[in-house]
Amino acid sequence: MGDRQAKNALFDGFADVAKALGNGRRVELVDVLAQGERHVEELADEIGQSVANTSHHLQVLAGAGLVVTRRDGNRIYYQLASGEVEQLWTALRLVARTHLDELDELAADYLGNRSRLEEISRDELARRLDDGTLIVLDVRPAAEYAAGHIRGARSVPIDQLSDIVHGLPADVEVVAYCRGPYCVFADDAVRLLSRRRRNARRLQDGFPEWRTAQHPIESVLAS
Amino acid sequence: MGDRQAKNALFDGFADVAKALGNGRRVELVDVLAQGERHVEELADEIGQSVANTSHHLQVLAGAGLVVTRRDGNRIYYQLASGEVEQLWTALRLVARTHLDELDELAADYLGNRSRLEEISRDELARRLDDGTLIVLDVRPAAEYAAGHIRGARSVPIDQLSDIVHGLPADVEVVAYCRGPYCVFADDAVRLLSRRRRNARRLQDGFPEWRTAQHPIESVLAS
DNA sequence: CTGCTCCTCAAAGAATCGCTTGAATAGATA
DNA sequence: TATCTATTCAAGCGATTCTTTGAGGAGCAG
Repeated sequence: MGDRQAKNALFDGFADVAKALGNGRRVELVDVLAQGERHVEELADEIGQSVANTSHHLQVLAGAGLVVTRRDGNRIYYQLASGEVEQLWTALRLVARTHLDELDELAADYLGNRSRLEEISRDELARRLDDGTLIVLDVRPAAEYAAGHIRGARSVPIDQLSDIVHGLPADVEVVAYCRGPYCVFADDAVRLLSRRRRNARRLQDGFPEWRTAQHPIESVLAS
Repeated sequence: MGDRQAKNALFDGFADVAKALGNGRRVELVDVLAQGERHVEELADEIGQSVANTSHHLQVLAGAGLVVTRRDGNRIYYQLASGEVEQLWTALRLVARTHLDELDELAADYLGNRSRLEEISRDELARRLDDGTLIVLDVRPAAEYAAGHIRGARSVPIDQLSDIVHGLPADVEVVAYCRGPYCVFADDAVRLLSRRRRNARRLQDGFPEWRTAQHPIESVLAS
């Protein structure tokens, strides 16, 4: 008991989990999977990698116990192993943001200037969800909406938004949400809506954080 | 905004933090530093590595923003950058334990059989701290006791315990604590005390968790 | 069965990481 | 100023890791 070799092996075990998150593409996979289960081809598309490489990254995540699989026909669906994995991703994000000097810069490069984007807090949205005074738009890909969304939200993937803007009542406030604090879909939606003279705000963070806060959700039932 | 290259760079930034924890020796360093600040030579000794190699690992941790330094005379003291880093380590530990199949095995190899070690919860210890019905022993190295310990605890580094057992009142319960759930010092202490017919228990987890739970602590004031 | 789709596996080159060694640096001391 | 100590830097190797390519299963449809 307590010898150096066994101690090394134990802490190498912890390090193996961290290593699984030690690649940007895998972190992206975790961020996407925090929205709900997806199959390999979709995931490959999301992270801009080949299917083979994406599969390989998913094997690494599975090897560290971060994701689990389910087969449906000849599709294999991946999802996060548990809420604890989501917490780990949240903790990682928080540390990176607080302590990694370059991160603000990288985030600004990717997200652009957010200073003119208004945000609505989870609590305020939760209070006004049934008011009828606002419309909630889920601007993530349809598969993520299907896997789970804010109660009463309407699915409008970001690339379809401009087609339906004219159909939105002009006098109602619009709230857009997406994957989380480092997702651009809701930003793009608010910018587009603002250009069209709509009163639009972005929900604080994204869907996973809303779910974690125990606010009401619903999902499209599997057939 | 939102292009693939910037997105890669951003998520690579998150991955950099995870990479810093992607080595068992660095995880050990974080575990030790969660107890309080230490200098390089002590740390090298703790993780069983050369001073140069330890320094290198500390640079990696510092580069990811996980640790910060302070100079005092010609010593440089390292400490965790914040409580958020501790939370990240806790989240990592939790995921590894829940989802990595081999981890239980590795932990058993290092910790030995804990089934006969009795534990006392933080809450119970907190309630009885001023009772006078128990003695609390901090069996970590003296430097960690100095950096902070449970209020009223007595410092007895594990390798000095056998020398002082006979001085402990025979009719009082003893509680030993150390660094956390994967630390053997308190286990060894309880085993040794039990062999000497003392009524001894191990505190649930360790000092960092006690501190996080906002229970009373104190530290040896620096001169 | 055969063909098809989706996904995984295996191999290989390029890049990165980890540990060791020996030299260099910064600050303290005198 | 020179000297001492604690720490970091730099170079080099062996071992991993990442990505691409092409081949190899598993399940479904006909």
